[in-house]
Amino acid sequence: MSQPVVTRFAPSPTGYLHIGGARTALFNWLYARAKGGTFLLRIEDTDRARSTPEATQAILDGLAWLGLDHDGDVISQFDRADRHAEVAHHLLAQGKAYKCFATQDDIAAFREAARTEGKSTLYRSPWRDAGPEAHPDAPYVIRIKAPRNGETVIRDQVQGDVTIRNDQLDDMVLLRADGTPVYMLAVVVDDHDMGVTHVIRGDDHLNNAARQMMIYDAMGWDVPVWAHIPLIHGPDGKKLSKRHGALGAEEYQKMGYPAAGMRNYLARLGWSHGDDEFFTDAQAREWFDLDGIGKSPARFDLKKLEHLSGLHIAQMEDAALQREIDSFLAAAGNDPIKQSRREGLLAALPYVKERAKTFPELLEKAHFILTERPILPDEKAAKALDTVSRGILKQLTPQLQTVTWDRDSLEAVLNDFAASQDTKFGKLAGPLRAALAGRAVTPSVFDMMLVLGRQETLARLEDAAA
RNA sequence: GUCCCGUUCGUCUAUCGGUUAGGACGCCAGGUUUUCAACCUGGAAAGAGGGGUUCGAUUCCCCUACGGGAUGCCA
Repeated sequence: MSQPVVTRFAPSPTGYLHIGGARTALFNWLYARAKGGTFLLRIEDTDRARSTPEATQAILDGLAWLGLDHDGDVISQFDRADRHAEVAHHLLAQGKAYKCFATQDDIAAFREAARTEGKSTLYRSPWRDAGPEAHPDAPYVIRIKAPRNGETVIRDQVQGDVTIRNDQLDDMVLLRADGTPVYMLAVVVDDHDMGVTHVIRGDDHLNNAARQMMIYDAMGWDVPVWAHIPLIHGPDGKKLSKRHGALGAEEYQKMGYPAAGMRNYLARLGWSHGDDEFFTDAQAREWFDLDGIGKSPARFDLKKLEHLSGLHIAQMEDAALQREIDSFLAAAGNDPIKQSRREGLLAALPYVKERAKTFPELLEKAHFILTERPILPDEKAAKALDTVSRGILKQLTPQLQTVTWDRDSLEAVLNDFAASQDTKFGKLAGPLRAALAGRAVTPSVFDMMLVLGRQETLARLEDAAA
């Protein structure tokens, strides 16, 4: 109980950080950080055909974007193959594993027959009890001697106690004929060697836990705490796949969702803390625990992600927000914000950030600030002139209509605006003041100026700013 | 085929035997409104089905249905 928590995220490098994997990583990270523990990262790259440095980098990038920092070095499972083999041979020497000379054809034929007869397809190797004297000079795999009686209880923090009869377990392969370790062996050895105390992973591994426990038992190792979390499904309830749209975490980055919003949404998906929907990282770390995780798969809902993202953008500190916008632009492969516009954007952020759900939307709303000067009237602006209500002119107090649009009159108007804080116009004082300084203007102010002063207004403001 | 897991509004969920079954997203209506958005108010919307246990079940047990997973010399 007092043992420090060690969690880990162990993705296989398949090209990108899967959104489901991102959530698994988040849970492990959250738990470790919540408990003052350690969060390790291991790349399961034993499948050489599918593992590439690029894919590993993509995972690292995805985690970095989400701010899920790991402790210690990244561990390559492939690099530990010798250690895995060592354990397999140790088990062999202990008589807890055995050499099996059955060929894959033999096994395939057996399974085929078993299936047609409607019998169990679990393979029972005839070599389990054969002595060394019976061993042919042929390639073999090392299989573990699975218990055939009794049952294995997986004490899972999410799923509860799951009991599986041992006769449902087969003598799984530990080491392939070519001497390479099999995944099931590698995870157990790695988790043990890394000192992992809590295994938080997708519930597609729930059954595997029973198999892996055989190895823990055979080696006399302590079994970690299990927490098998439900997978994320697509909007249609089916397993998340390509046809549901974006699968990789980096795609969400490119769509312009803030990392904090993504973390919030992903955490909330399948985990809850009462009625709390919108929370900060600090709160998540404080609240997160395994018992808040639900047992049923959750569907991915973009609308809710957007909503949460909007809330996070709105409450983000301006400088930090601008930094994240910069990295968003870089990730999306867009042009960076022009140096001459950066200061203006920063000044505008307080006014536009409350109205955007994503970065592209925010940038769109800040278009007036970001666009190069001088601003040429375009079709869109012309159209705005036509559609804007004429009533606004009457509403905008008499003094507005007498404004000569020099700096002093504008100041006077602004002061009036500022005085009427309870009106919509009062709220515009800030942005207008920024506009006067040639910096921040919100789209609505932009529109308003078009109405009030037509093109000339802009020109004069430009002059005033210059 | 065998084994394991799951099932509360459309979606994410709260509830840990007794509630008018709560919240959030989305949706609809109204308000505010120069556009969009934001915001405010209100509304529709749920315990898969069937048996038990119990004074009382969304909650505990069983069956069925549906969904998911495992059953590899993939990870």
